[in-house]
Amino acid sequence: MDSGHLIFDSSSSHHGRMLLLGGGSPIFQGARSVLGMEEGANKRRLFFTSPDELLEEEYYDEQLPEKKRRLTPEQVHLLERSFEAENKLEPERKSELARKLGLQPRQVAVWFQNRRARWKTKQLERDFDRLKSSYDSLLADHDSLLKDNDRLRSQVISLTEKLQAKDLEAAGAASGLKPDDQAASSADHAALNVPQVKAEDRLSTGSGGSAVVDGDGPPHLVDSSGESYFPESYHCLGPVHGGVLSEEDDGSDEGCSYYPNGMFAEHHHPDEEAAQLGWWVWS
DNA sequence: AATGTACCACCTCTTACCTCA
DNA sequence: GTTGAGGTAAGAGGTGGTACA
Repeated sequence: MDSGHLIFDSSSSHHGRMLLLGGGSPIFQGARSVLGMEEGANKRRLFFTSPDELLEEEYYDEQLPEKKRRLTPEQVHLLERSFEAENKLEPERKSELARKLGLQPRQVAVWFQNRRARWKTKQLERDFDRLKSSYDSLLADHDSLLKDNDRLRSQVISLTEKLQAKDLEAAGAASGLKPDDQAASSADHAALNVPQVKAEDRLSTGSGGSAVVDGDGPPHLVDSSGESYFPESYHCLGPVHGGVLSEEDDGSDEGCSYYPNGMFAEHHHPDEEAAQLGWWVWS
């Protein structure tokens, strides 16, 4: 595989320049590139100076072939329509478009290239906005869950204290001890190293596998065996293949969402939210 | 079958210049 | 008149695919 083909440009040889022509490079016609921008700083490129000029057919006929021009609204309109139908350009379609528009096939190819780049930029912006709103929504959910967790936690503590007080009361009544003795009994209990049942343990006892959210630190789910559902840390690994922004992973367009309807096939995960979250991988 | 070469299409980044506020 | 931001046509250099010797 080569990376472009060296062709000596005799017209600019005094600059010691070599034209590096890839497959889609400017047509070499033994003269200064028709579409090139190598005219030199002393040569002004002609652009339209008024909207009327854009529509003047004569304008084009009068221009020297090497002048770069803006495309007319009509040309752009047809190119846009063609782009909407199919963003890739087969050689036949390129030639046909070039013929219809009175452009060089290379110009049509360049226009499509630039158009794809512009579309991709816009799509990246759209994807970013979508991911950001998804993130904001998840963040709000997370905050809300933390608040719920705090509220439930204090409820559990309060109820447990009440329960313990009742237990003591019942135990005291059964043994005929006076309330003062009950405190001493409780202290004895501690001295004998009898395990006190924690509120959380009461709550989870017999609930095999029920998850308890630990309010400290990052979201951390714990099952009955004490194993965390989520590991200590998680980090972004970048785009997941087949995900929303995965085009760059293999250099192909597969799995990308840059392009609309068919030619810009969107390959969304059945669960789009999950697919978006694919950016964030717990490991 | 494996390899090198030529060619092509495409991509990203950059440049030069226009347009307009 | 000047200036800076944004848009756009095209160049530059790179990659991957394909055909062919």
